[in-house]
Amino acid sequence: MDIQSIKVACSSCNLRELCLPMGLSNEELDKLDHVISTRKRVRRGTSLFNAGDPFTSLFAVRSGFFKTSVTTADGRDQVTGFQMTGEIIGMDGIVHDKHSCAAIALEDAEVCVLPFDKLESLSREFSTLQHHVHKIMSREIVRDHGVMLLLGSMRAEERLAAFLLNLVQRLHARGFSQSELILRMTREEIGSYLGMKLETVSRTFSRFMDEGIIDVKQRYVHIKNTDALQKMVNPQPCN
Amino acid sequence: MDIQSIKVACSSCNLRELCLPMGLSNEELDKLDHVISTRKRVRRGTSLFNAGDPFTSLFAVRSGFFKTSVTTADGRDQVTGFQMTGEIIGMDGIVHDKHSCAAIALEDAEVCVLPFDKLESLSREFSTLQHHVHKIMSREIVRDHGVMLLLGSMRAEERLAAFLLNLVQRLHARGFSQSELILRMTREEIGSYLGMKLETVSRTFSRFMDEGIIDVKQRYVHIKNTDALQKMVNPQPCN
DNA sequence: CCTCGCCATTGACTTGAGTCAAACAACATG
DNA sequence: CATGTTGTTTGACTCAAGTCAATGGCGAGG
Repeated sequence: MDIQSIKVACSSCNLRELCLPMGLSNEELDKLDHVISTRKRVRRGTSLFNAGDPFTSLFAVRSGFFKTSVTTADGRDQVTGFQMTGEIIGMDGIVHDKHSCAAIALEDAEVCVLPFDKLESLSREFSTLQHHVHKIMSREIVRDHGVMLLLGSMRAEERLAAFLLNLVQRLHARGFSQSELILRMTREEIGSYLGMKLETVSRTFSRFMDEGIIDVKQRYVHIKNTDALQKMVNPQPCN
Repeated sequence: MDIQSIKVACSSCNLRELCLPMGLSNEELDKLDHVISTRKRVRRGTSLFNAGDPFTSLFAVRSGFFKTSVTTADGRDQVTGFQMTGEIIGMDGIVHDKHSCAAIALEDAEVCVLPFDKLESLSREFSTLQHHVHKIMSREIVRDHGVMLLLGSMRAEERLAAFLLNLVQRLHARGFSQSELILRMTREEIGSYLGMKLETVSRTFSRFMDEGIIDVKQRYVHIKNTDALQKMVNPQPCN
């Protein structure tokens, strides 16, 4: 995990349609290039930041895959999200100038470092960027509400179905298959995210396989019947 | 529910230490007064906004008590939060220019209307306000992570203990008792928030009463042993 | 003051998911 | 290539919370 002084530029980044620069003008992009001065490599299994670390920057995932998790004093641990290419991590840190969760790379990863004070000052110049930052934070809030819905009112198989659909949809938006994926996280991490035990995750995968809805072999998943998953998440779609 | 054209001013509001103006200078407060032009009354049981409503403004609760909830297509419903005096509602609407949840008044309430475009332009002038808005959104994200932890890894009695402690702590910050409170929501709404059935909420209240930890009589709750509740939650410093 | 409707409580029973345990598969390391 | 470690699957059993059902209490409105 080391800071590289490579000059990096949003304007020439192939993720610009997915990431922070989405919808900005060329002029704004040029300015944004000055905000994002460094990238950082994060090796698999190591943390980008931990709970309690001072907050200085947001991070845009350039490659790799992260989990974020909160931990209680007695060691219980809840995965609050999985982040992939183009997604922004670290907004939990703004309120108290320190992070309240940890971000761990689930595979070797690279992030763009976005010093938050610079992002704020550029936001004061460009209302487009300002609004965009607000949208990113709002999206996180809406996403969290969705997870609360999942945790609060769905059963194990509905949660796992929703999880798979969400993952594959996000991967598809990044140019990957609509039906095949490699899980970057363990059964335990999936379970932590979905509020169930790893054995239940495993059993539910097996059940889906018995029902012919998916193929699973360890981390590899092939979704054979998207509709069946969809129906589980949304039993009676009333349109 | 009607819009009043009373001129309202943050600078003379007794909530300014709790609400949006927190920590702003007098000069900034004067400017903020121009953003907040109207108040709105919301009668008990009616909605401030519904899922799908166009987003134009954030709302600061001036008096009363709200719940926010998200609903699935098949009618399942998850309470995502309870908001009291000084708290800001509506940030879910920013990302798609429409609200993704509904905000319902649980008692007759009054909110200050904060047109978001005005808030954004004033934020571009005053970095203090800008940062403050970011903090409010970040706080919401951190709060949501706390709820995810609660829903994902706590048992019924721990959830209810955490809920009571959180409520009483917020009420205390508003000058109310540290040990007594009136619940503004039904058992079903508590259950929806905590991911449990209303019967389980009721039973858990009864159990706490049997154990001498609290007195409950309908909506009235007296916490007799805060430590016991605290121990149930198991030190969790997340807010 | 009565009464209707909503809310809350409690009991009996069921069940989905957790727990404990064993075996096995994948993978990194010496 | 052997070996320890970590992750996954599966089975047997338990239990916390859900479901169904009945009763009771409070408060709003005539």
